Amino acid sequence: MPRGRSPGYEVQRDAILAQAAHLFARSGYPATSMNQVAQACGLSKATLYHYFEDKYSLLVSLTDGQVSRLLLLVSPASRDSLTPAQAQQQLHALICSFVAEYVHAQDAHRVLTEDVKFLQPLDRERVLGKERDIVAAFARLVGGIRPDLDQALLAKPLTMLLFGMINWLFTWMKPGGSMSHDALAPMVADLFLGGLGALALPLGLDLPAGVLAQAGKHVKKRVTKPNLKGDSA
Amino acid sequence: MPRGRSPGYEVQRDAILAQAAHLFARSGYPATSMNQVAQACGLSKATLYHYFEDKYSLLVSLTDGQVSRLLLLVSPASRDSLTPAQAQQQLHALICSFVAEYVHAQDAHRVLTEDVKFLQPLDRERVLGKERDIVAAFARLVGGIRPDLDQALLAKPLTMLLFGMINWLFTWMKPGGSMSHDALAPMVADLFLGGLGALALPLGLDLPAGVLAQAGKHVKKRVTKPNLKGDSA
DNA sequence: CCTACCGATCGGTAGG
DNA sequence: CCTACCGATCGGTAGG
Repeated sequence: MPRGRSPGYEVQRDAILAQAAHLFARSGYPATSMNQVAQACGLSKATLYHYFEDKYSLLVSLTDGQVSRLLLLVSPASRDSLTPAQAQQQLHALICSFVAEYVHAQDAHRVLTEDVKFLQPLDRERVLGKERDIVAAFARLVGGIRPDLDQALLAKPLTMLLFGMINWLFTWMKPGGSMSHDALAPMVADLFLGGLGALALPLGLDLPAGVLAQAGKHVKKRVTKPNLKGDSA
Repeated sequence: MPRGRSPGYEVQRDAILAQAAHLFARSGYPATSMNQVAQACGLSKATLYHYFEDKYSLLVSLTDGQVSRLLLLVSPASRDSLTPAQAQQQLHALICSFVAEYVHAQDAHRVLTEDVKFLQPLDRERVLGKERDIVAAFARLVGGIRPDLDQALLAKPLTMLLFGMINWLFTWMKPGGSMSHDALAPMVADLFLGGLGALALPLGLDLPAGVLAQAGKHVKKRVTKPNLKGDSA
């Protein structure tokens, strides 16, 4: 079909999307002008409009592309029922692959989380539907790790807390900061899985503050590799 | 000084700020027009400009007001050194008070997190400075709970993960959803404190997935009040 | 003199 | 692929 098109057509489109993602991520979709996008790409505005029909199609391509890429990451995880240990292993791996994807497409991810509200209803519902599928896959693993938790009532909110940690990462992480990206993924996974394992039921009651985490500290003496440096408690 | 002003002047200003927060939260600062703000307030645009010098002063008042309110919440927590149990109790209370404040000022909080990028450098630095003070107060408590953690290297990133959970709450919680606001705060606190207690050192190594959380599950048998319903592991 | 407010319109700039 | 523009709307302000 794209016979008459330049072989660099898709390359140029991707380059424009990358520049648009960077500008949208920095200033938001409404505050970014097509003049800025064209200038960042080294193109005239008229040339830019040769590759994309309008400004809105940039937003659709960026958000739908990013959420579709994330959805591909969770597809292999949609397996049959798992043992808690298997679910835990899969969730750990999934967290790491998501963090890695965010590092790879930081700008597009920011556009996905912050500018989805500027999509028209039909486009927004399609994107949000894919997001729901992603959350459902995570929640299934969370429920698989703790089958005693009420799936709808607790696994889903817990999963959203996990997404909060992950999605918030790049609002405060500077590339080249003291925290390396590689160190963060296991930190998120260990914090969440540790907290998930330590959760007692029922939640929502006024448990005395500290009972859970205080108990959690005893764990360290039982870890197979007691590599704790010290404890002044 | 404001002798000649109407007694309702401050009331009207607050009403305008609330409407502006709602519109900014929904559509972002750049995409919200002063006409919309005026219409939402039931005022003419000229009257709106009587209460606020320009659109930008709305943004400054909203962001600075919200971050200042949050800073007030942590001020009492800036105490001398604490035992881990005391720090844990304070952090639990602080998480609950933050979630409650977010519920109370959901719109303003969204403006603070999403539109701070539209502040001019000086205003932005002032707001971000207050945010840094808030994070530092939280990180101090996190370090107080786990004095074995390297403060700068681990307590601060862990604190940012906590803020991720909290700040992300209202991107997915609908008012009137199945999850009550009151049930969420202890859920966040228990998940974080439980995970914090279960964390082993050193992080960043490729620990076998599951070791930490699996160990955390043992804790349940040691909790003073073993209110766990069941465990199929 | 002050405030509180109105209908109408300014100069510039956005997406296209 | 550019300059030159458009219809519409922006933030902000005039006189009264």
